[in-house]
Amino acid sequence: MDEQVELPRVLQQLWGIEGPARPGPKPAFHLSDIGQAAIRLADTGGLAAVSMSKVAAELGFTTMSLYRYVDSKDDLYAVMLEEAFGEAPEPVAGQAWRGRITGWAEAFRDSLRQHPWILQVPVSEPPLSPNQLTWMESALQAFDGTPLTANERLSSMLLVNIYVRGTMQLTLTMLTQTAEEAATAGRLYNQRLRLLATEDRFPAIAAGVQQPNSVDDLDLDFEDDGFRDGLGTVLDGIQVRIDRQSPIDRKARKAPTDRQG
Amino acid sequence: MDEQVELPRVLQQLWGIEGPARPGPKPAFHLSDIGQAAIRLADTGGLAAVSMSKVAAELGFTTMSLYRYVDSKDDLYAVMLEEAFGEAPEPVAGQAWRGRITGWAEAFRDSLRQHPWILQVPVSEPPLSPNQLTWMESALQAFDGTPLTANERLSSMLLVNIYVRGTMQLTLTMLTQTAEEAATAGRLYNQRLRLLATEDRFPAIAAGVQQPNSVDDLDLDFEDDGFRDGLGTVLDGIQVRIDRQSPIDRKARKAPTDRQG
DNA sequence: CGCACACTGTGTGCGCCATACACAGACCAT
DNA sequence: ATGGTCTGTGTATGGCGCACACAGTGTGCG
Repeated sequence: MDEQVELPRVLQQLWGIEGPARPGPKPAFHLSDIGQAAIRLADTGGLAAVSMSKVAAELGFTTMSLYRYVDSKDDLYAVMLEEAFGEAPEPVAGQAWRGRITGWAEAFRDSLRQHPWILQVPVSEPPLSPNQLTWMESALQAFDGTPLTANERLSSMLLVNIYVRGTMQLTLTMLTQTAEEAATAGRLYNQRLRLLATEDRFPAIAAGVQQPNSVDDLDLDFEDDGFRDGLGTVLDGIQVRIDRQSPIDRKARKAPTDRQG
Repeated sequence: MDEQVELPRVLQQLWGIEGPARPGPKPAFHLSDIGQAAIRLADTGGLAAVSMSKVAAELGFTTMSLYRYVDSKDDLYAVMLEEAFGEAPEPVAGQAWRGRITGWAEAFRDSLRQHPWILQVPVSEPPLSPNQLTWMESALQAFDGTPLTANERLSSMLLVNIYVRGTMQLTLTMLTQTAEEAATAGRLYNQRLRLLATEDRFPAIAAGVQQPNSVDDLDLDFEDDGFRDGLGTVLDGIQVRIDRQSPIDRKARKAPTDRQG
């Protein structure tokens, strides 16, 4: 009853696993060519601008020829992600965990800023492609030297990952707009919110919108400072986890039983 | 240069804003009928099962008749969300902020569990519909009594919001599968990861996968305990924010200058 | 009372999409 | 040299969101 551990074709190719030499014509291009062409389209027109026919046209081939390289559009997405992220940046040595994971988060954010369509890619499966794993590895290494257990490192990484994705999702609309458009959109939202969130039914919202520009900030301020602040809060939470684990300056509340540090 | 503060048609209808009586036949049904029909489809077949024609068929009408009620498919999504979430649950009185926001987060999570397709709905605009605002209001009220500023409450709310969405996104696949399928999928992922993440190139990942079931947990453990743990970490971070604001048992590190407490 | 007209539901049609399938030619192992 | 397999291609199918023109309906106004 062994399971189907064999990788899907895309993953095999992304990992550079190649079968023995075979007869027939050589492929005209490489997976990464397809990925780059698709990314070119997505960067300018959003993920909606990526279709099999458009990508094929971008490469100067017919639609169906793409299916010789990629089994489905989901596979195309996988290739795009792999190409867009590239290899994870090496963490700066000599930093504490907080500096390391902050650097990772900012690199991640920068990738999303450069390729906002990433946030629109429907996520179907957990990451298994090479570059995705390098990013995962890099994030996990940030917690080297902390007393966190393996599981805690995983969930801490996920926390940071989720934070970056989530905040960038909020600013997604802005990323594809000019600063001007984004500003007026934010002001419009603020006005409408002030109109609808009456003080009797929505006191807390009303209190938040009362001071001008406050809800603008809700989206706009995530430009840079807001990002760092929010990330800091998440990391503060992780720090609490760490303090709880390490009996250095604080008595361990409950000794971890089964887990290995 | 006043801007277009007037609401789009869907929002007007969702808020129950109606113009004066008009000639012509009365509409055959209500927006919420459409929403419920669409939700019925999405709950069983995922968001992909929702198309204008399918929804119309579900109601016993033709495709194009839907456009008399809804200007676009995005509008349909808005109606679905509004209907699926319903009004936010009242926070339990007499709890501290932590208990209140935890209750809110769990209610939010439960909504996502019941309607996993929510996570697939492309988010285009910030929330302005009535029920969405009640959820926003409810979350903000959870921070009543804390020394957090209005902006800090907003960003804390977003943090929790993002956390819930993010973690549920990870378990999305599981939500639509049977427990058995999910388990084998998790085991398969674990196996593949162990195969690819070799110790030389991916030491941190390898360390995480070494102990059996650890990466299963990465997804599976979010069933209940993992959710609470992660949420606890996020709230710990917010607690640090609160402590920093309140000079009760801790000297204010840096007096907030411009902001009002 | 009647009538004009806005509104309802409908049918048809367009352009786009992902992708199944059959085919012609190219190329390599044998 | 040749057989088999691979490549790129052309055609076709079923679905999608939505624009538009049309016929009937019932209400507000004269």
